[in-house]
Amino acid sequence: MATIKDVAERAGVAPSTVSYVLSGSRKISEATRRAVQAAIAELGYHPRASARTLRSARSDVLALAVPRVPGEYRAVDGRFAIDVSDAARSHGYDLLLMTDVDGVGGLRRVAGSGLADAAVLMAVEEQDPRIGAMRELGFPTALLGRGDDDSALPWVDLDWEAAVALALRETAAAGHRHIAFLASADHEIAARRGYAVRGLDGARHTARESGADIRVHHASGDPDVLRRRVREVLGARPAPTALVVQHLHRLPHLLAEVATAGLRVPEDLAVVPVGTLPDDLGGRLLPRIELPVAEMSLAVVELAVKAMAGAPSGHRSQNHPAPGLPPHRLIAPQMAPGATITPPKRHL
Amino acid sequence: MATIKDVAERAGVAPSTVSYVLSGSRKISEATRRAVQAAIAELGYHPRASARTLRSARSDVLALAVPRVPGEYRAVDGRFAIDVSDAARSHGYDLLLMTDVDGVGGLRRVAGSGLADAAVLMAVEEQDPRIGAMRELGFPTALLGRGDDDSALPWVDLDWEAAVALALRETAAAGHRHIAFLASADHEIAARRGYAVRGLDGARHTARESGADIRVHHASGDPDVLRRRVREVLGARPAPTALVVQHLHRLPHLLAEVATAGLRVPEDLAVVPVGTLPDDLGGRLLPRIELPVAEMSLAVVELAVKAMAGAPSGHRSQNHPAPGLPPHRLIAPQMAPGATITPPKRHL
DNA sequence: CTGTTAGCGCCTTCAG
DNA sequence: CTGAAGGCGCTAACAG
Repeated sequence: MATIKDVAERAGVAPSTVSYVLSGSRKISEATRRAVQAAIAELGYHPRASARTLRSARSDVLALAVPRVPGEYRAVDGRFAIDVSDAARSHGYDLLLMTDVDGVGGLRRVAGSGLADAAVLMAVEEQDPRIGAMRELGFPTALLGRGDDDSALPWVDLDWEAAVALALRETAAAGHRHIAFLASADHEIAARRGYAVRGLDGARHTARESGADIRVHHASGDPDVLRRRVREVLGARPAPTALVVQHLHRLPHLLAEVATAGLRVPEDLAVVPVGTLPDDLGGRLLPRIELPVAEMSLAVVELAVKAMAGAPSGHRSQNHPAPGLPPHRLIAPQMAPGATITPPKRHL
Repeated sequence: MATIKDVAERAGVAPSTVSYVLSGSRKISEATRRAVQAAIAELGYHPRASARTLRSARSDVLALAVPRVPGEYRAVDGRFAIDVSDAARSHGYDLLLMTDVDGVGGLRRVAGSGLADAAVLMAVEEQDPRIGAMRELGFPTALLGRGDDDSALPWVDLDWEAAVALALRETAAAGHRHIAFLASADHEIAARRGYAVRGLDGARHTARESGADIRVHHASGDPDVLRRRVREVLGARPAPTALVVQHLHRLPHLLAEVATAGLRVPEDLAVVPVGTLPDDLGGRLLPRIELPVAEMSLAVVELAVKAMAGAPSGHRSQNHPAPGLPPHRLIAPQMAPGATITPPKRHL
């Protein structure tokens, strides 16, 4: 492994000169620069990241904490991992994936060892212990998914309230008068997850403001319970002509259940999912609101990078603990282009 | 940020003693050890990864190169990213995600800078330029997906030939006499991708050996072409009673097409996908052969770690360029438990 | 415009 | 059983 010294020798200059050629932080004569560049190329020299990091106290690495439930895998996590990595690279950072089941352990290690300069926390729950830990460490952190607003950490999220409201309004605008909304699952609502609570809020106020008959139903984590509820929803009279769905975990099962009930989509029942993964149509070109994964990833990396500015070197900034609220980015929902909501049949 | 020196001072010992307590590479008296441990806890000391790496030339980081097609996302990539991260942690390594579109650039950077000790390359294509680059660098590398066998790099893969053969045999054993096999897409076969070629081989020899009438069809990357072919397959006479599918990219679309043709699954047509993601049923509990993601991830990390043994420090081992073939792991396929293949209806 | 030097934090010989 | 010292590779302050 060639070092900066080898390069210097070969180019007949001092090591620091090589360093300056690399960093450009000093004027270097054209001749010297070329000699150095040549030596670098010939030796295949690459600066050692560890030496740079030791000296500069910056690793140029971001940690992404992926929440894990043992034995479970959520497609959205993998998707975000890739997109956040892209976003990080576009800001000059590499991405370290933290998939520990026990969320704080790995983060502590990575933060404490200086392996990463900042962290992105995915799918934050209310009262997430990782938030407190990161704040305590004074480690620059941004949240993917709105946490407790008191967390005072920067966050980015889709505006779930607006998303559900938009889906319902568009459905009503397509002419539907009897609309069912399938919210998040009981346990998510009980845990007061942000998207769950806000989605419900969006549905409730749209129900009041729109002229349509909007019925709100909770989903369930139990497949059998969910199936039963879906049957009830579909069997209600007057029958809904449209189904707006926030609980996507088993969307394909839900569609199968709809088919079993003898209903065709979208002729008999318009189905409008909210928060799908981009381009993941589950086999159908449904009118939908997609989770803006790329946009969220870019935004959260930007917030994480900015969070570093406040906490340089020892990342323990006594400076700006909270000049007001932390920065955040609430992303406005959009109907995915291409698909439109089929109006209800005139006569039942 | 506390250093080893601070700890030493607080514990009233020399810095080296602290180091020895940490590494355990020397006998330390119980009293001293406890004093040191206490100081460590009180100061919240964490060794700096960069300093360790600089000294030891080991970063304890693995790089995972995820292949990218701009603007496309394959669910399997995210899934492997998470599982490889888990596997890496279980071996004491952190995982760095490399998602550069231009595969070799990022790898060169990470290898050259010593950011990672070894690399795992996902979804290798024949003639993958990354393979040559890694070999040239002498960088310890393992492949996820069998590359060119001449690549002389360790690899792990599902035995696709056996997988397709198994799916077809089981389907025949369930009583099906007219079976259609939907292979990989034209372009994958033309590119001689390992899984595509080997899947075809498995289908061909099973077609010869089994008593059933097995027709092999290629899929297509073009949705319209694919739809047309599927219609042809389903419309052939005598009509197939079972469809074994290796081309999973649009499995939901395919199922929708089957439904459009008026065929119920599995009563009219048994569908048996090969190489699905674990627990990703696309809404159906189909009999299937899953891609053993966890097992493959564990195996590939083990191979990457072993590859390091041959190439310590400067990772340019003149030693074992190829003592025979590189180590590898060809994983035997298994039918996923729980679902059985529905026999064909007796009379058409 | 370029060279010399000290030190980032850690580990590991070597000396006591 | 413990301490002192050097160096991993790089950069930035300090000379020239």
